[in-house]
Amino acid sequence: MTILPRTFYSRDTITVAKSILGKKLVRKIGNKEISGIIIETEAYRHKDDPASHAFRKITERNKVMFEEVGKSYVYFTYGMHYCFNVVARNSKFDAGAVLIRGIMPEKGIEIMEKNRGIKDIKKLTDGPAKITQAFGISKEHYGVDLTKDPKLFITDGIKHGKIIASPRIGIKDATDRLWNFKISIK
DNA sequence: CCCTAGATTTACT
DNA sequence: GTAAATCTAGGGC
Repeated sequence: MTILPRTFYSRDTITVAKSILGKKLVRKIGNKEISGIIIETEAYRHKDDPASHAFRKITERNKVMFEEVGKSYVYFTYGMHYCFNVVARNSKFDAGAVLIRGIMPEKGIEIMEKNRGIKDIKKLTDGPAKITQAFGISKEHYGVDLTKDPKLFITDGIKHGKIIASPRIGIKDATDRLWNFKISIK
């Protein structure tokens, strides 16, 4: 297995959102490992993207979107949930991130079931806030470098077929952009 | 299957 | 004050 290098993330946010499909997210907790294949993502960019947290200006919450690519952007929303993103952009933009929206569990399924409090594998990691729960990701992982951190990183994964593009979920602006990407796993 | 309400931090039309 | 890159439980069909 190979950890994705910084250069992987220094391309256009849309390109990275598509390229990261089929890759593997790995989380180590003590001597246990949780991992899964990324099967759905969304791209959020900068000045050209009214739906992005970074659209208006830099704030305490979104500042990592302006920092080095390959870091994690974890944000808290709806008063209850964390969502996990990877900072990615090319030199044309000052900010950008890819939201990890769907994962197919591989290892550590028992731990995920415990973290989520349910047994239904289909509902384990089929939403952004479900992933952070299952993987034990929260505020303490804000700004973590995913190319270097021993407990949270992304490696190369599997081959897959065609990518399905759709409007992004849960936003009201810029719904004409097909910046939600997913692959189907049999 | 579908729909609705409620959980309650953060940022600002 | 209120809307937000969400999820769950509970009720109806």
